[in-house]
Amino acid sequence: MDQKDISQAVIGRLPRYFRYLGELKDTGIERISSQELSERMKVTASQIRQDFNNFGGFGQQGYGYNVEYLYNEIGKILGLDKTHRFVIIGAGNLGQALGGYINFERRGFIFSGIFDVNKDIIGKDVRGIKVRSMDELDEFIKANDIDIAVLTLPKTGAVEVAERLASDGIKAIWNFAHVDLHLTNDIQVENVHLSDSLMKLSYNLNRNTSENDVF
Amino acid sequence: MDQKDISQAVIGRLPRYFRYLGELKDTGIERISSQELSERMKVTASQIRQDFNNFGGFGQQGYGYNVEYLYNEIGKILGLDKTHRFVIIGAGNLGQALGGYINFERRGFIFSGIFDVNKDIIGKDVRGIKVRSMDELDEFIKANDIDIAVLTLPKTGAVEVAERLASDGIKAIWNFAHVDLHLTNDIQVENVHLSDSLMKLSYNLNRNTSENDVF
DNA sequence: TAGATTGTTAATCGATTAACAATC
DNA sequence: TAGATTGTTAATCGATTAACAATC
Repeated sequence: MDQKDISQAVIGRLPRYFRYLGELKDTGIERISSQELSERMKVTASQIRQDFNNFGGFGQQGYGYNVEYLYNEIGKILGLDKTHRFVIIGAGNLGQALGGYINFERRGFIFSGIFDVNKDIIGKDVRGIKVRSMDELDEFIKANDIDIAVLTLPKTGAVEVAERLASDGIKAIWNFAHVDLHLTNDIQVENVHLSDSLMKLSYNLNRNTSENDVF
Repeated sequence: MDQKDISQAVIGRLPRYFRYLGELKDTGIERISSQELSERMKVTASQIRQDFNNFGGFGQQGYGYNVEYLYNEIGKILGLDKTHRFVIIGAGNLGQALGGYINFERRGFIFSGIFDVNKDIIGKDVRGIKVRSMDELDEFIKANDIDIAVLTLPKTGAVEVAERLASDGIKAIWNFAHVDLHLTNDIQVENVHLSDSLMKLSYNLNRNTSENDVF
């Protein structure tokens, strides 16, 4: 349970394993070898075995891996067996899009509140939840056992809001604002810088590199 | 101009350099040393110099780097001095959010069309552009010099659409659908798997790792 | 048991950091 | 010129791949 120091490179691959295993499971496939999985996923079998062995042995020599078992185990490692309540801060298009994305619920992420400063948006309904005023934020976080805050607001407000959230005791921030947040290490930050991603695409498009990442 | 084989790790850092340099420029700072920049960005000065030197020398010994010059050069490397026309496929919340994001235009990415299969959405206006039927897609791509397609549709349709786009001659796909696209190497694919990102956050949140990535 | 495939150690590769000579 | 700081080579570190003994 308390495996230490797994590299972020490994963690970053877990969701993709989880996705492939879920698909295999849905197709009714019961067992798979690292070799077979490596062909489907276009990674080396060696990497697959190394990755899984960071968390202890999930397989069986001579047999391979049981798909459903492995799927569940990776889900647990990712914390998907637990429930996480999140709020969205910034009810613009992106905030509303994320609030509306029902698949998060399936993984245990519960959309619990959405906030904005704009009076025209406050009171509007996003998948059954009314947009609240930012004035209610701190109290709401504390009263509703919120783990995760999703920042979908302009970068000008993001740093200040992140600090408020920190003092409200939030555990993790999913940051879509185009700014780096520097918080204490007990608050996890995951950045999604969409324009960075687009620039990367732009680079590769212009160079037309032939060696490109498979996933 | 034809620097070869720059690693994706380096490319992935360029947009962040670009952002910091843009901010420095806007604050009126004219020169910066790798040391100073490294402190602001929380990376090593050595990495900064190595990264820049992949593209030739942008600095001057004893002086450092000229902020505006470096900013412009990195912009050029990323292809931001060129214009790229893009279409969005899937006019749901996320598609509309990306269509509405005007900052892309500032970097040369021109929102040129948006498509959907849903009759209730077709004809709707997204930042001055009417949602078109998917029936018009192929002709539109060919007739309007479209470089990039943004896939914001359910994964069930994504693979098929990607293949259509490939035969229409698209150069790059920014893929938000939760599926891996396997296309020929002359088409660049950049994936933004939001749920993967959220799962990564979930892992780190549950482990509360102390060593976390700074950006 | 024999065959298959994992778990794990060892080898390789690539990326990051350190060091310093070149030079502005 | 002396000081500062790059550009670049060398050293280190970490991640990936290969190999194979363990074992189901």
